[in-house]
Amino acid sequence: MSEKQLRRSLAVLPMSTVIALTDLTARQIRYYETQELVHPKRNDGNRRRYSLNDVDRLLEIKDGLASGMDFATMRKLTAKKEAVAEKKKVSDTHARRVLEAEMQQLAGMRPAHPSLRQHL
Amino acid sequence: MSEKQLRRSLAVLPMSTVIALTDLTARQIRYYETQELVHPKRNDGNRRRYSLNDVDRLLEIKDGLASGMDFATMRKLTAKKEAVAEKKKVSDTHARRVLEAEMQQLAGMRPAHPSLRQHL
DNA sequence: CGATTCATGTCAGAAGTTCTTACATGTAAG
DNA sequence: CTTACATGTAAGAACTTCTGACATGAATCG
Repeated sequence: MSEKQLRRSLAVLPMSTVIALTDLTARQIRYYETQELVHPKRNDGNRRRYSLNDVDRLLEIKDGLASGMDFATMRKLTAKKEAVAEKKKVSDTHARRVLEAEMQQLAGMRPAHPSLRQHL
Repeated sequence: MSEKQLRRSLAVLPMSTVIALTDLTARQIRYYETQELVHPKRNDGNRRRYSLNDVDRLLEIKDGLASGMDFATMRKLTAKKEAVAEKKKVSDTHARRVLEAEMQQLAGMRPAHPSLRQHL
């Protein structure tokens, strides 16, 4: 996984932030989860934590609903997207190895850690 | 400001996430704020919200402390970095205008929105 | 040495946020 | 009209964060 993709898939955002970024209500966001359209992580205290990818998906859901699509259809679209992403991931093995080697170098070159900038 | 910079400067992360990303304690993070080394935003309920840039800075502070630097010195370094960023920002007026238009779109101003993917 | 400063730990009480569950409701479909 | 869907709302519990205060080990200073 590229650093960029890693950054986008980190589950770091609380509900309130997601509400602010999507203009959806908490009720809607949780309902879409029961419909298997998003899968936020949980922290130790059982609070949901969303990634930027999740926010993205929520915006797509919002669009889909606005244009009359139903949840079953969107579930399929989402599944397809994830399949494509998975394929890409597999075919990216080489690039990933190179990148991971570079990251290890960065992590090991200094006694203290490199700035997050290079990774997130 | 590029979209990337915008993404990095969005104040979206709660304290618990910052603790997880930096391995600092809440006490340390708040103390560095009293030392004017980070300036998180606040949400409506007065809770701190950090950006990725803030997380970055906190990691730099951690490095600095580990290598014996004092807060006064780090404040100066930070100030210099911000000055450089500001200069860049000013020269980026056009890109900024375009981006701000996109942000307004994201904020829900219009009927059809682009995926967040393109912006964050 | 004793006093002071620094960076951090810890605790307490208040306030904000999120969780789950349950019931309510408007609209579209049958 | 009845059902299903998508969302609103409320309540109580639990989690998280806030500020302020006091404690402490290490370093520095007089």
